[in-house]
Amino acid sequence: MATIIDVAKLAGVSTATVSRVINDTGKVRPVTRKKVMKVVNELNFSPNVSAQVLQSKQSKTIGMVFPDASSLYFSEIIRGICNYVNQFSFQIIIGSAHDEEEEVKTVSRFLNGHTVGGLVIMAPSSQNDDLFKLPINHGTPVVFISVPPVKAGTTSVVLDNFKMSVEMTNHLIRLGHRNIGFINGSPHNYDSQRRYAGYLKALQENGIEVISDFTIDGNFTEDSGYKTCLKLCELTSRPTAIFAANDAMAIGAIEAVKDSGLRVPEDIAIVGFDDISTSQYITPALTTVRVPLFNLGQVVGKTLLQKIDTNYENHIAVTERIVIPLKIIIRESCGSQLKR
Amino acid sequence: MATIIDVAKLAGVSTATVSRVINDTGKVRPVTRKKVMKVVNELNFSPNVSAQVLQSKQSKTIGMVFPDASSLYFSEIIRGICNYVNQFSFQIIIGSAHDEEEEVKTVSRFLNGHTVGGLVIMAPSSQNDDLFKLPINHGTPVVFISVPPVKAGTTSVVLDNFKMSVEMTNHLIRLGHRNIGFINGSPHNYDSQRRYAGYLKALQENGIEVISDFTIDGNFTEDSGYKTCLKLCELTSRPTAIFAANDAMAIGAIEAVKDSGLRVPEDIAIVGFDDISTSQYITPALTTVRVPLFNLGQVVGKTLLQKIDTNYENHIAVTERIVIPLKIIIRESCGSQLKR
DNA sequence: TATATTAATGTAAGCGTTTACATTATTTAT
DNA sequence: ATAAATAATGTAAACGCTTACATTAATATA
Repeated sequence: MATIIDVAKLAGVSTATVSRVINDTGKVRPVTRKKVMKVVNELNFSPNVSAQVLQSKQSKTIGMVFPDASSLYFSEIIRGICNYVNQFSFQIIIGSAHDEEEEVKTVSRFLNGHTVGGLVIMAPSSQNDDLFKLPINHGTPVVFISVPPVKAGTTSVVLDNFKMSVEMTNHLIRLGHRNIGFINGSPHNYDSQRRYAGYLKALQENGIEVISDFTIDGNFTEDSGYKTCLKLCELTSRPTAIFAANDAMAIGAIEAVKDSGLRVPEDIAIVGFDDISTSQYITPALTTVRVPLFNLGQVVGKTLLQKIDTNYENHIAVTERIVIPLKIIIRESCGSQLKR
Repeated sequence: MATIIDVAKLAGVSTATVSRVINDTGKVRPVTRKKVMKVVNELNFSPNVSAQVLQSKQSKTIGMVFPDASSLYFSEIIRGICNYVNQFSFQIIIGSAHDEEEEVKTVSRFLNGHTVGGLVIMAPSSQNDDLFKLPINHGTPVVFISVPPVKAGTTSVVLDNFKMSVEMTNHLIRLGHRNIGFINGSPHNYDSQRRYAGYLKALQENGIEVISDFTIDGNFTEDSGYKTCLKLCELTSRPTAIFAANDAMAIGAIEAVKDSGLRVPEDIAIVGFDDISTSQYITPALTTVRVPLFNLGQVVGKTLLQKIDTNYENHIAVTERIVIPLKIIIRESCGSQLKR
């Protein structure tokens, strides 16, 4: 494999000049540039990335760490990030983690190894402060996905969960529902918390009393949606509508309602959140909130690259919070069409 | 950030000894090891990966390159690979590509940059020989996913498409169908080709004449399944069953049959391939072949790591072909239950 | 106890770049 | 034509690590 020295020799210049040519830094006469490029092509040379990173301390790799649980969303988000950062010849390196502890470990491995020039951390349920402190102390640019607003120096991209949840609940209320159940995701999950908060807010705004029996904790899986919904159905005075914090649980809930001998949406309306691909095919088709994951990824990529760039110049840490707008998708499971 | 020199100084040993301790290579007295580890922990030291790779020429990163089109499958496969290789502290770096040309570029970037110790290439439709030659010439271990059997030195992991396709077609035939349509994926796609070959084989074995009008090319998207199926439905003597090369097209096909005023499976039975998550929820639930993507990823990871390992010792290139077994999932869309 | 053997540690070169600084070539001003 | 200013190129150190080889310490052998 050819090195920069080989190129320099063959082109009759110094390695410095070759470096200047391939990186387009510093002045070099057009004729020299041409001479060098010729040899570069002849030898099919491309620089050893490790050597570059070691010397320049600037890596064009961005680390993406996310919990195993997010695997459903992860593919599209990654595609979005890739799509954006590839334009600037940045690469993505993946660190998946089973739990929080592992997530922190992965982050510090990336950091200490000096492998990454930036970090994307998805940790919607993280309780661990280290996750936030580590990269910030280290001075590595990082953008978080779906985390609570935190101390200065943190940049995050989040979904407009609260607002859409209010709207969705209002939609249900407008349809005449007053007894609305809510199936929560994991208790510590930030997305889930905001969605719940929105539900509560809408009830309150409409002067509807919150019935504690109507809120029940799931864990984002279809199965948990099924089980919790079964309980809701068995209540002596059961809700006439159920809002699940994500589509997977909503789908489980639909099955549960059916298995309880009731109909969706006639007896119980069901709505979800995410708009996963299955939602449009299930019977009845699920009313839900579309989350543009690919787009989210692009925004994350763009934001991170900006941080990396400004980082080169001034190390001022700016707190930024970018909110991704979402869209309600009305289908059949909410019973809209019945009422019209 | 602490370097190995800092550790060495503080521990009162040479960098060589520190290196031996952290890499567990060479002999070092237990007391020295303890002394060194203490400092390592105190300083929260971990080695600079770039420096390690530069010096040792052995990277613990594996490059994964795949076409944009595979994004549906990619997430689970990656998870599987990660799951396996993480055990050995290997990482994954992603290179997605819009087209073949870009895929080749990505591969050579990985190769030339010396960033990766191994490569996973998913190129089910690739016509480009470079994709195969490049890494092999470069001497970098590589495993391919879903590629035709090729020249010596290639290791590949493939699905048992042919066999399952024969079985699925036989299932349809056993159900009494003699006029079976086939919706193909992209013409150059290897998975698709094998699935088609299996279909043909089953027809032939059962002495059923192949009607050319019954085979039609889609491109793996739901939309293409819809459109092609519409054509099949309009045929004067239309098939009584349709085998789609993947589930997305099968789902499109189901919609098309419904929109043609026909019933699935009564008028036309439909089966697919992949078992994507939607398949069980669509009405009627789709009969299909389950493809264990996570498991596929694990096998790929294991195979690659083996290649990397043996590579250190002997550079003998072995041709290997690993076939992942699949399983037929009978649901409603094939009409099994009708006949019983 | 002296010597041979083996184990543990240290020394320093080198991996392939980038870049501050030094040098040389070219252009501009006088 | 000469000096001053500027542009282009070169030199060599440094980035943080691994490892062949040299050296020293510990142990076994006679």
